[in-house]
Amino acid sequence: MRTSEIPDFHEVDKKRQRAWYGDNVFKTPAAPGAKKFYCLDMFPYPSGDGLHVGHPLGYIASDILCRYKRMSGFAVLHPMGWDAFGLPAENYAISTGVRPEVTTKKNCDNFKRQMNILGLSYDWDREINTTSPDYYRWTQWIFLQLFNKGLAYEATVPINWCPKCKTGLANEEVYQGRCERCESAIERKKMRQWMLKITAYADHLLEDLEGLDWPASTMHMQKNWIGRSEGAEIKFSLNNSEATFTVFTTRPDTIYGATYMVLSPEHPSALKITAPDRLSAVTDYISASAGKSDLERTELEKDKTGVFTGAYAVNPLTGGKIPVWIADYVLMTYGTGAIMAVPAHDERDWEFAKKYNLPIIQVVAREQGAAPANKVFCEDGVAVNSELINGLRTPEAVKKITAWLENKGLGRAKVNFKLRDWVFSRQRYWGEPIPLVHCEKCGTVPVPESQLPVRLPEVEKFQPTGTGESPLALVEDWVKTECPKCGGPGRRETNTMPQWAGSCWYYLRFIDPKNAKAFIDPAAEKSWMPVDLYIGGSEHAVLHLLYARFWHKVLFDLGLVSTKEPFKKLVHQGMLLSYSYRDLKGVYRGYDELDIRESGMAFTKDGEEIKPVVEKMSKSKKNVINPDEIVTRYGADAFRMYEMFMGPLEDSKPWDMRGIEGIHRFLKRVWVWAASETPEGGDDDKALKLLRNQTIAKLTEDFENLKFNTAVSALMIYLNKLSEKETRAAADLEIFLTLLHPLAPHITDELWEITGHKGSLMTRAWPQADAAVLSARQLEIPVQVNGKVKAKIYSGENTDGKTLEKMALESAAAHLQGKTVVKVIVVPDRLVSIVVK
RNA sequence: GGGCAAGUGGCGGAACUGGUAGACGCGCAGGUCUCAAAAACCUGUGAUCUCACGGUCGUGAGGGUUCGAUUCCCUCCUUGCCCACCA
Repeated sequence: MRTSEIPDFHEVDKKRQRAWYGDNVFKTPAAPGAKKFYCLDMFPYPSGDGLHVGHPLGYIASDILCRYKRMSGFAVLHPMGWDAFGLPAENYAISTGVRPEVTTKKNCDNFKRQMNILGLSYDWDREINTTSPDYYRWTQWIFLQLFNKGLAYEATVPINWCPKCKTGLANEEVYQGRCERCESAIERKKMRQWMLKITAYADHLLEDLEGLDWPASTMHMQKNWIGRSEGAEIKFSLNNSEATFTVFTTRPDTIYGATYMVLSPEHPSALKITAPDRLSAVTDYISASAGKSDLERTELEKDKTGVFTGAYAVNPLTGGKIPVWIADYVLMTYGTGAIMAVPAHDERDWEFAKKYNLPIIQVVAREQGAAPANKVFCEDGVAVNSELINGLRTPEAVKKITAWLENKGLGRAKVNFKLRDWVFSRQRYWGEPIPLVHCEKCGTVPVPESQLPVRLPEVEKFQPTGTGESPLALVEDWVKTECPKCGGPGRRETNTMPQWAGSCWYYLRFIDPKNAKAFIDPAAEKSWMPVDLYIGGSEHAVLHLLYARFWHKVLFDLGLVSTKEPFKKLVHQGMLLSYSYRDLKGVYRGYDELDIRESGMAFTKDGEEIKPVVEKMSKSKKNVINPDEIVTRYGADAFRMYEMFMGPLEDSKPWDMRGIEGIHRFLKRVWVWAASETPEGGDDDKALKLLRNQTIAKLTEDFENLKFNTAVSALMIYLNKLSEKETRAAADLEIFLTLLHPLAPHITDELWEITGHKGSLMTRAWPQADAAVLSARQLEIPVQVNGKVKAKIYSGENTDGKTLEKMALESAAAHLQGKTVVKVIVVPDRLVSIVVK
């Protein structure tokens, strides 16, 4: 049957999807060989709300690229799975009693359905789920590798505690002093925790960023988070006791300007060094700051407080007495928890010194002999008032002082990092159990590999205990076990792993998802790694992307993976925004409660007029667009293409219903053009032949660079030209449908069949542009006179400059009358610029 | 406060390495078809002056380099994101 009558595109979708998924045409080739392409989407947490139109943006982009790569002869690995441990399912269980695995299953099925109606070409044979015991068995196994290497340790330290989620959090999960998830103010709580020694990899994590094809901003964020800084540790003694303490500074050259010292309130020596008559003041200050949350401490940022201890340190260079203070602007978690304060050359110290009337001594000048500064000067300069280093530029001064201190045994060069060890345990139910047993005799003993996985027990109560213990602690018959070492009584570790654990290595499991003997087969790992392209949101810039790199490097050092880095190229898709409406009372109104006009203005039932605001899509703003409805109405291809046509993949941009209408119109025109009975045309139209080859070249380039918006527009230009003609060349039909296929796979496959072809276009080779046709084109070269285009000349490619100049002068002759040509600039193949007087 | 990114028609956006600014789409206007409407198709569409030919202005603002600047440099403004006492 051949008809140009336009079908219901959603019905076409269903028909093509039955064929694809039925035959599993997306199955990953067994042995990838040299031309492999591992394209990974960040796997989602399957929430109960399902996908909104913003989620698939990255999935569509990667899908287009995978289809294009398959057509270009690559073996493609394009998998999908579920990062399904986490709080929402557990909180849902607390309020309803429905077990998390039940909700998780339901949500995964819904996500998968929503992905499949878009025609995403995942190899579902490789689907994984982090909550499946077959999967988390190996998450636990990798944890044990870290444990055995000494990279996992127990510590009782003050951690970030979220009072609402009732669990400890990693530093990376705290956003501006608040819980990243629920926005509660974070409290400090001293608890026994499992920690991972990510700091042991600080250097590698920093250095290896260099070789990656990642967005610069993401690399910056990781660099800042790791926060390497070079300086020195300097030991100070006190004038009234034997005690000493050490400070860290990046500017040892300013030591002559150190007019006071500060210890953090948590510093272990704080009370020890305090003079008896200052004890009560100091004690009060310490307990006051202990009661403050981090949020309170930072909110009072500008107003620094502190208390004098009555003790004096000795400046090792001058022998001078320096008062020692306690102040909470010095953090115990960085450096040594103590500083030498140099108010003349540090803004914070300057502020503090002004407030407490402490002396300010300038020891660095911008230039030799510059007038004394009356404000803080933090840049490099020349040392002054500093006997040993006077006249030296800052870098030399730093070196000399450090060497002098080292010589005397009073200090050493030191590199410090902002990165802290990873608080890895959570006091919650729905996570991987940490596979360890506590035994009175043997201490902490790893669960033997043969006994993995340590399964999550079924419980009645999911409610966090709030005591700092996980709900698992209440499951006495699960907790009670045998010590794997001595056989005596043991108790299981009841903390669980954080949400990030499963995603630290999932990209490896996709390569060998069903392996029951190992987390991955080494040969398979070698053949697919690294991930060639990783697409996902930028919100993971310092969470998942740092944690996964850390685990990967540990596995690399253990000889278990072959690459230093897991993700070669990284791209962040932008956020989809949409129009939201808020009435005079500030209440968000949904689209169904409003009368929305063409202009975008809306009216409530009471006649109140509301202007739209472009905002992030969210349920609370009632501006969520559901992809299911769009797909039912316009078909998956229009949806896919519109999302790509909206703008650059990385940009945030607003969803506009009128935009998708335009794409729908385009696809209908494609249908009419391809499906109509049109006389077969010859292939002698030179202009068309050129355009055809230009389009091939453009699409190839754009796909390689993930510039899908301009790829779509190139196809529109091609179709506009094709539609003008009374005839249709076979070459155009085939090439147009082939080029369009990655973007609109359903309609193109259907048209392929209707026009008498067999099989899916996906199995067809990607076309090659004919270089001879491209270079044989006539160029239109503008001729400028004093910067304005006055004429055009036409020539073939690579015409020599002299000829072009001559042609240009002739063509612009009318504009040169009575003037003197001062200069002629010829840019071959581009333009000729004539300067006249 | 610091760092990064970005500001182009009524709107989303395009523009190679400094070389015809506004591709493509939306919207809008006019037209064809229709009893009418929708759909579809055709034409036009940065501002401004001009009957017209054509000219002038124009990529957040102001300067600079250049034959030529959305693109490079300086100053400033605005927006977004990230970090936020890291010594």
